Amino acid sequence: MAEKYSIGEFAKKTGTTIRALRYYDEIHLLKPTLVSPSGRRYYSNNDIIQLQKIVALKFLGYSLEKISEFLHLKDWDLKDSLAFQKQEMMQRKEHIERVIRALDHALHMMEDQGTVNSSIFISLINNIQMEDEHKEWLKGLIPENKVETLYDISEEKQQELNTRTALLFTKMKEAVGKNPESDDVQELIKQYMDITEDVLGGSLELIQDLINSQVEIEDDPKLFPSPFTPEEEEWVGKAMEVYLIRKGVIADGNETS
Amino acid sequence: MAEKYSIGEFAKKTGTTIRALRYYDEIHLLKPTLVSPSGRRYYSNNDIIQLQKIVALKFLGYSLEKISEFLHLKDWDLKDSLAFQKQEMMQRKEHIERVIRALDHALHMMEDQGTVNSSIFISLINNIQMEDEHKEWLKGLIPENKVETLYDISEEKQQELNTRTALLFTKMKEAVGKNPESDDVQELIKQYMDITEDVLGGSLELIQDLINSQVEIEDDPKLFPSPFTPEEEEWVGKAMEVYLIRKGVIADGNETS
DNA sequence: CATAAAACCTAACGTAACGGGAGAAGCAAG
DNA sequence: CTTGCTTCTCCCGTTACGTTAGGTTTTATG
Repeated sequence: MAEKYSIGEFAKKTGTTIRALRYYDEIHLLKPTLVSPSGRRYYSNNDIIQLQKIVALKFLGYSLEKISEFLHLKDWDLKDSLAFQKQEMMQRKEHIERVIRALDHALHMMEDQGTVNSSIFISLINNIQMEDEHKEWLKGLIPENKVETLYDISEEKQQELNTRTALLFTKMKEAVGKNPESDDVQELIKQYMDITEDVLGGSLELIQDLINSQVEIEDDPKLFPSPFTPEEEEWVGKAMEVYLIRKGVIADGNETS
Repeated sequence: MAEKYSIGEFAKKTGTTIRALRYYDEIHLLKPTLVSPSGRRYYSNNDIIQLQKIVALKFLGYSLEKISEFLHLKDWDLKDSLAFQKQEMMQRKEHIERVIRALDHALHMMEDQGTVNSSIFISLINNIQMEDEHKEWLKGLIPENKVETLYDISEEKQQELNTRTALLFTKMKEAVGKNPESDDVQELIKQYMDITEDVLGGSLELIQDLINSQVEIEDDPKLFPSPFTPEEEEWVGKAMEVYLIRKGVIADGNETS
């Protein structure tokens, strides 16, 4: 009943380590019942109970400091604290889920294409990481409900879009330097527009709205890291211009008035 | 194009902190393009790209050391690493989900009963924390498929069982010291047996098997922290004995042969 | 051009919860 | 008495920075 355990026995019995027990002693979280004149620690059955409390609260995600408070105040008014702790854990869970989603997208892309340009990879990850911020940003440009419908598409669809976009960007990067007016370059641009239309659900007004406000996007690398280098971007810009002029969406700056 | 940013500008542009940038410099993760004679750091657009890679990989859960390797080896054979990372993250997610489940049970109990004895609380948490270990342990006693059916019950049912058990244990703790043969004590024991039967699905053989092997349980506090103190446990043992004798399940040690 | 204000620098300690090692001392058995 | 096991007390290392402290440089302004 009044058993005494050396620190080694106690550690084995409770599944902790000697070092942890000494640490708990040091921070006054769990002191051994008895310390011999030579400094050896001896624990009792009572200490087992205390340690179990510590282990349980640690499992729930509390810091040793918080646990110290709980055990010392002896008040056990966990209720509020538990609810708070749950909120915390839910947030962590959401974060991890987002990370997993990003990893899934990346893996899907890799499987589909073997290897991937790092800049494209980065901007894909960023899209997921910054999803909420992007939404907020978009809400400053177009009505809120439209933003929600934009983002309300299935995971598979998103993966497919991302993979298609990545593949296309890869091709575009390879084509940099070619004549922007050539047929194959214009075909790439067309594919890009197709994807964009697909995303926006074919509503051309949105495209127009976005194009008009696009001036601001470029130089906010923390919100929108570009998958293209400045040179690439310039080239893409030219090709895009040609495309839009041919489509008659914008005016030809070279035409004689 | 060949813009130079002071560390402050750069931090703002990229959404990091000055301290972090200095740290990245220190660990050779991201060195500024230019350092003035007086020691001031100046970053270029190229550094923005590098930093974005770092941020993206950090989001995916990699340590700065790993990131350093990736960026230095320039190999970008992420594929395997991504899959591994996903496994890691899935594990973390599972862990967190278990914690949340434990928190839910605890909260449910608190709501139902206002306050709860700490020992009971601990053993509830432990039940969830050690679920897998308990399963393994049980599989050493009864057939594996029976173990699985035992644990294959809905979350609500489990919460209800836990809450009922907790309430019952509380009452039992209050009754400690009373005559084990009295009607109200025996009623408590009966309720306990009802719950046990409920859990085991009424299969009495299992109960018998478990009772026979129960000798081992008691002194493994790391696997089964008891919600009762030794004295309480002894009292419960007596009451249980009376109950089982009256039921005729075990023999009366006092009866004259 | 002088000075004040803003930005920047290095150096160093603090964080959470121990892990691990060095070197010394206690303790039971042969 | 010696051997071998256990335990003891320092003390450094871990991660990714945050946070002073105290000094220098750059920029803005009068």
